[in-house]
Amino acid sequence: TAPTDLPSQFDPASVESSLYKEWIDAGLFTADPHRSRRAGGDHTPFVIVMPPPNVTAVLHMGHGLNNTVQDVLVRWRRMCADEALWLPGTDHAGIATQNVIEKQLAAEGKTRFDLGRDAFVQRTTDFVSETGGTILEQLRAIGASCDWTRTAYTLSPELSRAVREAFVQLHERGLIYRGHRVIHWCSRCLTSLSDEEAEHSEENGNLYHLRYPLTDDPAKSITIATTRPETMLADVAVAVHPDDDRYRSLIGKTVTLPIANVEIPIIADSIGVDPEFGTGAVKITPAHDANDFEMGSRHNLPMPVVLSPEGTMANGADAGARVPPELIGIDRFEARERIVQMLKHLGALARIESHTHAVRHCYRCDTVVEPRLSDQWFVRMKPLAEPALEAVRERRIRILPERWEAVYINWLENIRDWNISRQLWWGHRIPVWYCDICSQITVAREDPAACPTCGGRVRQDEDVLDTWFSSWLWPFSTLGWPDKSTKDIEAFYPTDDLVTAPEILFFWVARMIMGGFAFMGETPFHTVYLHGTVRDMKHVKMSKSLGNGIDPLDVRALYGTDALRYTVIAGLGMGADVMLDPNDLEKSFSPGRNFVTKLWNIGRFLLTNVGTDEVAPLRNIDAARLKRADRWILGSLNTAIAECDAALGPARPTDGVWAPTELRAGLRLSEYTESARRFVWNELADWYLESTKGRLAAGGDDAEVARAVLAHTFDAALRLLQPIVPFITDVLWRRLPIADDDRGDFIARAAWPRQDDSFKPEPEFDLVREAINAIRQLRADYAIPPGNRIHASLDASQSADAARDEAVFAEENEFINRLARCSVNGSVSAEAGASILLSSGARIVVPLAGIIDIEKECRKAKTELEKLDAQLTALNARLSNTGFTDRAPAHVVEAERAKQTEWTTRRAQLADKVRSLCGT
RNA sequence: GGGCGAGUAGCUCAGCUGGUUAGAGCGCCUGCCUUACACGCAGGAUGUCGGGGGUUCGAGUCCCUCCUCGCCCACCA
Repeated sequence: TAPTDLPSQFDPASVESSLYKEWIDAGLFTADPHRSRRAGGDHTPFVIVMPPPNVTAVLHMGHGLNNTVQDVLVRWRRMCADEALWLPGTDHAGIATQNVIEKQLAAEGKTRFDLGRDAFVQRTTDFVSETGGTILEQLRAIGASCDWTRTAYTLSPELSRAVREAFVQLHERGLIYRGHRVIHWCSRCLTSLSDEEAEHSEENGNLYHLRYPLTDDPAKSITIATTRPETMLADVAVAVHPDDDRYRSLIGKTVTLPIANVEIPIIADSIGVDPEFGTGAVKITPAHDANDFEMGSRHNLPMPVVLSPEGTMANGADAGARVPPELIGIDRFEARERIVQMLKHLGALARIESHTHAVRHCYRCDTVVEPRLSDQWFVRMKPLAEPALEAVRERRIRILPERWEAVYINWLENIRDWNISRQLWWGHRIPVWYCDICSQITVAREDPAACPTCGGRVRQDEDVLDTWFSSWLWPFSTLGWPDKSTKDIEAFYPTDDLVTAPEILFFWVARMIMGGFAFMGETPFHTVYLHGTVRDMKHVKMSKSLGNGIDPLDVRALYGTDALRYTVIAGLGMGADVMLDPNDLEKSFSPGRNFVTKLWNIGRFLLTNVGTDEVAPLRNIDAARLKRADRWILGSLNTAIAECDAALGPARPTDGVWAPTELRAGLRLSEYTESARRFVWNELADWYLESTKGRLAAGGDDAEVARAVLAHTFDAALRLLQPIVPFITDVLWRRLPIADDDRGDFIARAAWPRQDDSFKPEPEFDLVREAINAIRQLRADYAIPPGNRIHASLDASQSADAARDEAVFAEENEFINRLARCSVNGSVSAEAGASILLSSGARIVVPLAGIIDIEKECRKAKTELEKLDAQLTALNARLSNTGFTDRAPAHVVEAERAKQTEWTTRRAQLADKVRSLCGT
């Protein structure tokens, strides 16, 4: 056999970059719309749009996991002859990116206002164009098979056009409106936030009980409870429940608001007041509380503002002089303390009670958000939610794991309007213009030069759109929408799978579905796969700020990309989080590293032994020439293929609707990985490779057969593994000397293995494995040194098929001898020794007089017999129970009966063995 | 406050519609540098499947309950 030049160690660093470049140069990942069935081609399209990472992001394990999952799916479908498109891109990430630049400015002692809007946007643009490609480069480094010719960016001119089109369309359809209401305000980012961007967290705070004296009888007062006493300066009423006997007589009277010294009424409101909570009387602060805003609107109350955008006390709109001079400009939290002190001095503080309640924080900077009255643009969501709900209910979209479907439905059923305007500078400017003269509002696709009504000067709205307003168009804006006639739209929309983390189910996934229906009239994808989160050993989510992160590029440098990918995919149960130890990369990534090394060594052995002479494709080998081991490994391969297919599942629903039986099928990546691993390691390497050693050494015709089966089996195994470990499989696959014109040039687009029904499980080889295992166990039990060969004999007299067993063991003697260092031949010796019972009924007698401890063997046999007896008793009881035989499925009963027969025979033999060993 | 999920070997988890003697990886113990692989090979130990009750011929799997974690949602000031 010809030696190969494969180094003894796989060195990922030396091959990964050049392989990746080869793939790109060959255009392996570039999708061709003309080949899509939808556009007249003959390939089914398979499309995944990448959740665009923030343009300023650097790769972390979360990206690593998310993108590896997508890559595995895309590579799998590409091999299944789909026209596969994985569309990459980045998100301009409004607040997040603006914050990055603001931090830079802060370091220079400046704010964005020092620069001015244009200079700030320019600076951000420059920053993004310098550093923005980093994450995409890093994705290349971990082997992502994206179509980089289609790389998109949410703030590109093309996608900006889509954003503007979407805004204008929704406005034309009456689904966008300007609202004057209480929204969540981040006083650090100086912008409004959507409900989703204002995250809840439970906090320990106080419930302050304040006494407001009655105007006409200051000796009497009404006590209200509040968690935010500083807002009391903006109170316009005190509300009580109309049925509350404690306060009924006070309704209609007025109280004098302390500090502010304004007279406000006591009103009755049955919706907004819970008589059970606090004192049953509630202060009404319409400008600084959403609930109070509702009540204020119901009762036509004024809405004074006492907080500045920066979160300091100020006399805003309608506030007159409610905030006393000494408080103006004071931060809200300090003002809270001061006001409490002032109220205390005035005798208006009844008591303070500790109270845990939910406080909302900005999802970007964690500042406590303030409910604040302001003018914002909103999208009316109810009409958009309907088709998005229907699609899931009708199984045109599935969400995996299943439990998230309920969460999705619940959110959409209770959806509230979406605040889409942000008081930021980085983003898509709202396409609304105001006329200075006639106050006409213009919403337009193209910037108007003048007011279309009066020709007056127009000013564009200062605000930008929520980042997610561009994200929700991603599945089609990236394909060329609003130009509906593009080949890409025709060929690739709708897409197939959307792979992301559950955290952005509402932010992004649900809105994309709504957007798909709103603008394309069709669902954007049929499967949402929500994978778990990467956590450390304490189950804390990995993050750079917590310092418990793992840099995927570190892992790549240490163990290679394949090891990284294998580890995360193998550990990814459906919906389960992935636990990795940032303090012990060795331990965390050993599964991947070990597997890659094993695969490499399998390849080295196999390629060396197969040699470089061309091997005939398996289909050219006459089945009659195949040996027992050949048939066994080919049967095992079929099983492995079937398992991988079942684990990966149907790629898409038939006719656009998921059949109930397929609704939860597939996307079980850890099972897929395990099936492939088990095949190459525990079957191909542990057994088949060993079985060929003698045959290859012997040469001749049979060696040719072995070479062909080795090459074929390894070829298929590499293909099964390519989606997970694309680099090493490529290196090994291209060296297989298979003479087959259909094989293709790159494994990445070689055909996915198909089952060959002519190969079935091979029980004869299993019998041999059984014998080898038993002998190995015996050797270990008696600590027989490896160099010490033993000789055993076969007694097939009790076998179900004696002739077959004798033939099998005669033929496989050399193999057994090699693996178990024990020959099995000759007739039964009279010598005392250990007797191994095989499932066929035959036994192997190992005559090791003087070594075998008869008493020990006797005890072992007795224990075995007892165990078998117990099991057999239970089995017999089950089978004589009519409840079981009548009700259990036929195949179960049948299997139990077969087992009964087998066990009974075995029991009899075992009893014999015990008698001969123990002499009773 | 509402909803959901998890608790299976020392650790991380499989175990899909109830049906052979509950599995894998890592770790651990014993023996091996057997010319593909010590990142390996061979053998081994460890589980009253969170507690309790129930349904069933049969429960890790279904129901109830309790305990312990975790997640999502929420305008009780």
